[in-house]
Formats: sequence, C-alpha cells, structure tokens
Amino acid sequence: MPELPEVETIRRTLAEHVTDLKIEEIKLIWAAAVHGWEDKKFEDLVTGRRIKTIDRRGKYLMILLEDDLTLIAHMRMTGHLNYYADHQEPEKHTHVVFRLERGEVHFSDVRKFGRIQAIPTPLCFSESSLRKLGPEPLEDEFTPAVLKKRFGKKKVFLKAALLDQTVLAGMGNIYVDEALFLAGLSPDRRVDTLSEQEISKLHQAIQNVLQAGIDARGTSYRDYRDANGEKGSFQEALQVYGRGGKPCQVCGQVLERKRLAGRGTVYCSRCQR
DNA sequence: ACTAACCTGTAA
DNA sequence: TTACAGGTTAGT
Repeated sequence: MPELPEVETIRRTLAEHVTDLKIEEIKLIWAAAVHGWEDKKFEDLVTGRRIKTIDRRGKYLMILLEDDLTLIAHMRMTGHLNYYADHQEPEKHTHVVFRLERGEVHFSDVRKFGRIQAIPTPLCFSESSLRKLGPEPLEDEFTPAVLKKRFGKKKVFLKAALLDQTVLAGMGNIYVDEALFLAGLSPDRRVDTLSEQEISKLHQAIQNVLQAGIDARGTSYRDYRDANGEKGSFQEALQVYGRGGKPCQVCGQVLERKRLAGRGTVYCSRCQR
C-alpha cells in the first residue's frame, strides 16, 4: 500500500483524532506484528502512555508517546491504521487494537508484513530502521545536487536507485514510475549516465509527483485507505502505473511493461529516454 | 547487486 | 493453477 504520500495522509488523518489521548489498553491478536525494546514487552511499554505527536520519516510513521517512547510503524504492502470513535469488533486481519481514552486504533494487515516497534525516542534515529534512510524528498535540503550525490558512483538502473530507501526515503513502485515518466527518463537508464540537466528534471519530477500525491490524499489503486477508511484519488491521475499495454496519454504509443529491479515497471519508450 | 522469502488475496 | 501485488531484508 503506502508510499510517502499515503503514509503522510495516514499521519494527518490519525493525528486529528488521537493527539493527546492516552492509550488505555493494547489487545494483541497476532503478537508477531509488534515488538518491544530489548526484553521489555510491547504492551507493558505502551499501556498508559499519552500520544504526543505523530511524525513521518520516509514510509515510516512515528507515533511519539509521553516519557520518551516512540512507536515506529511500517505498513509494507497492505497494512492499515484505522481510527474508530466507537468500539469496533476486530476484523479478520486485525492484529493489534489500541484502546484509547476516546475511541480505538486498529492495526490490520492481510499479508502480515507490516510491523510496529516500540523504541526509546532518543534512539529512534540511531538504533532503528530509520537509521539508514536517505533524505526526505520534500524538504528544502533536498536539491538536485543532493540527488546527484546520493546516486554517487552507483551504476544501477534508475528504477532500482529510486526504490532504494537509503538513496532517497519514501518512493515506491507507483511514484517511481510516475516520476520517471514526468522526467522523461527511462527506468533502465544507468544512474551514472545522467546529465546535470536530467538530474534537475528528475528532482523536480520527484517533488511534483509526491506533492500531487499528498494533495490527492494518496493513491487507492488497490486497498489503500487513510485512518478514516477514506480512499485517495491519485489513482485517477496516474500516467503509467497500472497502464501497461494502454496508450501513452501524451504520445499515444502503447506503454511498455517489464520487470526491473524485481518490480513490475511501466513506461513509455517514446517519451522516456 | 540480484533473488528468495515473508503472507494472503485476486485476477489472468 | 499460476502469476502478481503499494516493501524490505537476509542470503547468495
């Protein structure tokens, strides 16, 4: 499911409801979805703490609790976080229920890839999976020069480089294909063959497509929903993702589909060089 | 730097 | 029945 725009939308919709609320009880339906820090149990760490703020880093959601504990959540492909104002029976794939002083948050995930980890807030960026992430693509510090530097001396395909979270945090299969289309760059270009101008164009395309995704409240191509259970609308604006075999909306050429970096990849061989 | 593995559901 | 799906990571 969620790439940067989707996680950002979940962050916003969740924060509206749960900021400043106390977590009164945790129900672990499938306990493997969570893990505590060192030998402490997740439930004991989290129960009784108040939610201070919700941040995001790449595709990770950071739920900051009082007394320096943070929950780091990753939805992987099909994870969901839903807020319910009233008591709600867990559904088939609900793994964790957070009962708050007002309402409940349910974490569910059909494919069981998503995880929620509890970690002391000061250790978030040094001891967790956030440690290796590349820059945030929508922050001012992310410039074309930074992108060029992140590519470094790599010789990998553009597709692989942009999916690599240590190069740049937050892009996934949908937004990579869309950004490459916008930039007019072929996914199988080697990153070391890009000109300064092409890097600038790519940088601009990345920022534009991610911002457009956020403005549309995410892409509900399949089962993505925000914390209110609402769909996004960016699926209506997709130029290439999911359109393999259909005509390019710019030049009319049939869109190419092939496997690249282990992922289904769609592009226009005429518009993208 | 690539592939398999982690899971379940859905579409071909 | 098989391939593939928004992601990451361990192993080769």
